[in-house]
Amino acid sequence: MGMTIRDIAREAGVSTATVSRALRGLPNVDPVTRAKVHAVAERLDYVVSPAASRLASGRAGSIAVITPFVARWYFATVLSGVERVLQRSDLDLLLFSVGDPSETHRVPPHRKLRRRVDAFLVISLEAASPDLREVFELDMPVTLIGSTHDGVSSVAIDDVEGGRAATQHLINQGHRRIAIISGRPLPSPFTPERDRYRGYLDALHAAGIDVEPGFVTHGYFTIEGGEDAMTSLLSLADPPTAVFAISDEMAFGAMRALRRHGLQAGRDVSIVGFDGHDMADLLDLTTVVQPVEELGAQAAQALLDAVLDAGREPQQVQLPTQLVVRGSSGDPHGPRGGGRRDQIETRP
Amino acid sequence: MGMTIRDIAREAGVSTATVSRALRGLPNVDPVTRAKVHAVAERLDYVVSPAASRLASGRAGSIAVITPFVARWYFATVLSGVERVLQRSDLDLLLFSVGDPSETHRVPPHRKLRRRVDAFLVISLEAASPDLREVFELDMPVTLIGSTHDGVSSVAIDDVEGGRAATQHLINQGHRRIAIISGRPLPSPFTPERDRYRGYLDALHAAGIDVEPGFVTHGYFTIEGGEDAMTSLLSLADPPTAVFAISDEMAFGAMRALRRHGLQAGRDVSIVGFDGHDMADLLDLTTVVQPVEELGAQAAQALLDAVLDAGREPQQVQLPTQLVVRGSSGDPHGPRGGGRRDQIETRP
DNA sequence: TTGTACGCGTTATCAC
DNA sequence: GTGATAACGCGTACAA
Repeated sequence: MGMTIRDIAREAGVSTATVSRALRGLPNVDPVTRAKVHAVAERLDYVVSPAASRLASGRAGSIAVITPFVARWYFATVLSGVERVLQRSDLDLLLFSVGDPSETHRVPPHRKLRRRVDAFLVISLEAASPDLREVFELDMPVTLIGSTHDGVSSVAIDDVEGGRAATQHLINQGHRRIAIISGRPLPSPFTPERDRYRGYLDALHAAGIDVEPGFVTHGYFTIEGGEDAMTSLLSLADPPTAVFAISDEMAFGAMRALRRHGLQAGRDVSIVGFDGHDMADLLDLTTVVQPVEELGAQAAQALLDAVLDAGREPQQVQLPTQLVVRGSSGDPHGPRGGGRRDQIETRP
Repeated sequence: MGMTIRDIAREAGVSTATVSRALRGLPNVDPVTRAKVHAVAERLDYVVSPAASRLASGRAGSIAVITPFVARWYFATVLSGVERVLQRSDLDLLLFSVGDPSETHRVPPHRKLRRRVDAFLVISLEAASPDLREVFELDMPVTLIGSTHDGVSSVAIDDVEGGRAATQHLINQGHRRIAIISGRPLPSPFTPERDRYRGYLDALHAAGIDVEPGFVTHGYFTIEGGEDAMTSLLSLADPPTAVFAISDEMAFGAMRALRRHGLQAGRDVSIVGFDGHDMADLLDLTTVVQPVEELGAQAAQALLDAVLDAGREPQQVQLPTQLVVRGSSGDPHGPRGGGRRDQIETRP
């Protein structure tokens, strides 16, 4: 209680400077001295005051995680990976949601976080957004998760390849009328949706299939949005026989739309999702699995490195994805749930 | 950049003390002076150094959220509510996962968070756990979410009533052979699972139904656990006709077990879950919905009040739950998803 | 390897 | 209502 570094110094018979050095593991300390200091600190249950330490050192001692959502599966899972890594560091994890961009009265991240953090971890935000521009201008280490931007570190997947693999799988199943449920109306500056869409186009072109404009729909990454998109596809004069939803949640919505029309995914219309959501297995959804928690973990590690190693070059890491085939894309009479997994690994 | 309160003071022609008072909205400041200070601070884009402020004031300026999981639906949703409220305060949200208790090498929360936070928000942890005991001993404001403990503030639901409502619904449907999938083998010190189980017992007793020991199973709150529990129930000589799973995720697992046996929830076996998980609607699961995000929001607000108002009495808030009836508990041919909702509101 | 002493930027306590 | 100024507890040259 109310203990300071001086109490430890006195008790250990050394100076405060030595205590500081010993406790932080700096090199120039006699092992014996270090042990004694540690023993005293332990015995008195001493912990340094982060405020004083930060003030004196000039470091904030924490990193901010900026995310548009905290409760959605993808974001929560990324956050989980980040937390796991940061837990073992001595940096605090400050959670900062930028929430609904339409919300007024909100303080922009750069204003609220200035002088407060040492680095930023940004989950799935468009690097072009005004808020992020100002974060970049703080010129502190930044690592993007799930999206990329020139000159900025990032940990992401190969979205083009993922979109291509999903679409190619449907083509392999014999489909030629393949729709897509993307995020927002294109063109979007948001790399994942743009890239998955490009993968879709690439696969169709390679197979000599013309893209039908009415087959390009948008579900805004929500279950309801996916449901609406599927509903509108079903109302077409000549509906698609297969649908690639660029997120699992939209695929879930699409499956619900099918059920509402008395149809069944895999039998009447094939569905492929994207993410590897926990519930995909349960709903028997074929999907492009990405290592979501690992994205968060590696990004956190990269950021830790950048904080220690100021001036290191930005790294753009890409993690592999994997197509996991389930009942929603044909073969509805085969083994169910967790059954066959014709895994197609995409390149790292 | 590198700007201090002195720069603002000089530029505004006042003392640093006045700048400090003006910027923090303290009462004894002339409105004109305050306006001038604010204008200067705004113009120079000045933000106070939290480290210096915290050192001088003795306040940590942040609250810790302690949670066993960050990616699971319930926890992520609670966290979302917490974040929403804290965003508008000037306290930082420090995320701290206590993760797998079996994990070694982990620093206990009270050690890592001492002198670092002003208060604790604890999501669904047993107040009896050793880690929490030590947090209590720090004697700072603590608010429990989803569980209760004597003498500690909490925001939770009436779990007994929720369990009773779920079971009563199955009884009303004509079932008499009703099993339960609880969390861990009883007796558990964890209030929610203990109370939901008690509600189950209460409903059965009130209906004059004897509890069959073999019908009390455990799914450890996971999908797989729920699946295993259901599988073992199905292997009974005389299986139940209805099952109450005390979490939606275990109910999902139970539904999968049914499918694997060629059975269907709502037609062959009735299932009722607990939580109001996003996917419950999609999977047509009858469930006891609890206001999860609101739990987090109200707990955060209560904690903010406690931080400002030291010495206020602990409050135990209870939020209402609602039974939402869907296809998994009979009437499988009625309207699907979002269809009829025989809502039974339980007492706040 | 260790000690001394200054400074980090703000808040709070006094006077005025 | 406002201004000096002494803490707040630690990191870090610099000296020894």
